[in-house]
Amino acid sequence: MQDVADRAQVSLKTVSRVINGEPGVAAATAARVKRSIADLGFRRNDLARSLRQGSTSATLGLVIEDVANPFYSAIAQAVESTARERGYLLITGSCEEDPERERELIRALVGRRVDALLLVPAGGERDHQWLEREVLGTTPVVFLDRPPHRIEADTVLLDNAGGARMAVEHLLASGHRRIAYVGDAPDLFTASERLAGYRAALTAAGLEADPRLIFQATPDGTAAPVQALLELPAEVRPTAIFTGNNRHTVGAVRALRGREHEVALVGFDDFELAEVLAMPTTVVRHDSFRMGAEAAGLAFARLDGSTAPPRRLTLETELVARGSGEIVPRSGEPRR
Amino acid sequence: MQDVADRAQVSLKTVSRVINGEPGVAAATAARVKRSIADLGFRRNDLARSLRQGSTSATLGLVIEDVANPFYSAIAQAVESTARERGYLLITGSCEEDPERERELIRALVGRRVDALLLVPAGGERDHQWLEREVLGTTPVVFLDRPPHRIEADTVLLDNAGGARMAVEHLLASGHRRIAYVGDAPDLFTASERLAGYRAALTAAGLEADPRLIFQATPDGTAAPVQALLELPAEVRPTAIFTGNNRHTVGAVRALRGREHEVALVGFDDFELAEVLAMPTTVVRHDSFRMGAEAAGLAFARLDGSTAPPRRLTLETELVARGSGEIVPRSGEPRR
DNA sequence: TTGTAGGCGTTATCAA
DNA sequence: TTGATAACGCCTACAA
Repeated sequence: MQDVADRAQVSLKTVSRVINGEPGVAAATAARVKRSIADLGFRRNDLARSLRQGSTSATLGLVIEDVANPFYSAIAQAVESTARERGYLLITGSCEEDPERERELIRALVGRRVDALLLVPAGGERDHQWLEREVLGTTPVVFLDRPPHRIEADTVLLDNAGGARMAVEHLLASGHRRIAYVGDAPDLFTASERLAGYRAALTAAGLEADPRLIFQATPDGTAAPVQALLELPAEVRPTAIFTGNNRHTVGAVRALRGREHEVALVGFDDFELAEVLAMPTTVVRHDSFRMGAEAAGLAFARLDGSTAPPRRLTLETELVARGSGEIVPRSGEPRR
Repeated sequence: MQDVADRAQVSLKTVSRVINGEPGVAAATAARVKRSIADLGFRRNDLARSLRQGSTSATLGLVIEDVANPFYSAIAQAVESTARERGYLLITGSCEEDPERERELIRALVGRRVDALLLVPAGGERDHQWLEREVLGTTPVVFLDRPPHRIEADTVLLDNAGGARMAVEHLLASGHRRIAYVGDAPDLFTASERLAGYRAALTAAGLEADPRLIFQATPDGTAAPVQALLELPAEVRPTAIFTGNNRHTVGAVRALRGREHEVALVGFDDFELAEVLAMPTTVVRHDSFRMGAEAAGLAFARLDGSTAPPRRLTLETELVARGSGEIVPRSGEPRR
């Protein structure tokens, strides 16, 4: 900046004024400075700028599991889009359910002084108090999709239990009594909530959950459980399957290929092309874009100075019937 | 940092030494400092650090069209993953084919002193010389998916023309003679290359491209052209369609729902569930993850000091036959 | 309308 | 083994 000033024969401060469009610079001077800036290819250093006290880095940090999962990329898109409206940039990191990686990421983000942190906490983490120490009330934190443990913070969740319950009730209404569950391990908040919703629906219908019909797998290991379910003896075999998230649903759709009519399927999370599959897939839909937008909104509310107690938003879900969830159980004798 | 120093009764510099693991600090002193850091919840400010060192912000900038498009999110994932190995973070921005937005983003990124810029340039831009001025040889720039205009820079592309040609040749080999093209407007590099490949294949087979069978639409406007193609009089109606990218293919699949057998379909870009659709979709596949990884590699090579002339990588494509591309044209009389 | 002084949080340099 | 001091590039406050 000093070089620019020298070249334009003004002081450094005048250059600063021109760059930031501050008033009180003679047109002629400003023009000289501008030419000088152009000649030298000068760019203001926003890092240095944000170093000044009270100044912001105009950057948000987002930690998710995996950008390549449509659920998370929708969130990233929404957060970025909201951030953009305020002139903020977004640093996104994927931690792939690795708490170690998550901690590293947060450290790096905080080190770079992001103005707020949006977080889908890695599964299995049962204590986020370290975060409190890490961030120490200096950086607003918003939790997405999964709530914090042992600390208070703004949170945006889905109605997981309600959505799951709706799915299972839908199947029960068609006459299904043997309904399987295939989802993530229950150390994931969403998974345990959805499993709870599944159980609640069964209980409310006077049924008991059959442990042989409950599978908790990693998202890339959906095929085996689904195969296993189809191979069960007729009197045990499920007539319907409820899958706990988009990865599991996609896995089930693959595993069921060619046998789509043998068993009803309802999945949590909508996914692209669900409606044009050989058997269009019935899903519990929600608005993941909105989840990101709301979370960003909460973050900006804090940045705008809100000191209200932490808020918890829960987004509703909706059942979208497309066919796979409306298959009725085979009537008559169980086949043998 | 001064607070930490006071509390540990050492100088600021000693705190700095401890934080950075520099040698020459007595174990006892270091312990005192560490406790002090923990007590105060001190975090080094990496912005200030990179300001002083004048060196690196350990951050990469990535500008794509849309994180929610699987093609780009795969790239983002790959870039982030490569960056992580080197301890770099990634700022990602979507510009949605808006050159204005692209310019803003780049400005913001450069202002924050990202160490390198990875860029999928917005369509229609025919001159990237402004970039040269903007970045002025200070920041390595790598182009992805689309080449730069009027400047030289490292670039990673797909074999667009080759892939398109392969697709059309595949259809020709099944006996198709009336093959339609539905893709983006040709101001997009990839679109014009793929259209060129389409034409080349026809020409090589001694056929002439029929302008009535060529549609250039926005990615969310695929339905209408596909409908229109199906409504053409029998003697003009195509027996096969080639779609120019994943969005168009998905659009075509939707539009063809229930009529999948009437026309063959090959799409550029693979997409999830293509293999389990009512009519499994034949595609030209490539490795978008690798594209991101290679681009990040080029960027880091520059950061490591490479002054080699700009490199241009072209990634190969591959035809994946799944069914939709193997439909043969109706034999006998054109129906009426 | 323009300029000077000081400081943001860090590290490099050199001295103690 | 430790510390004082001067940058890094910018902006705020105050003066001229």
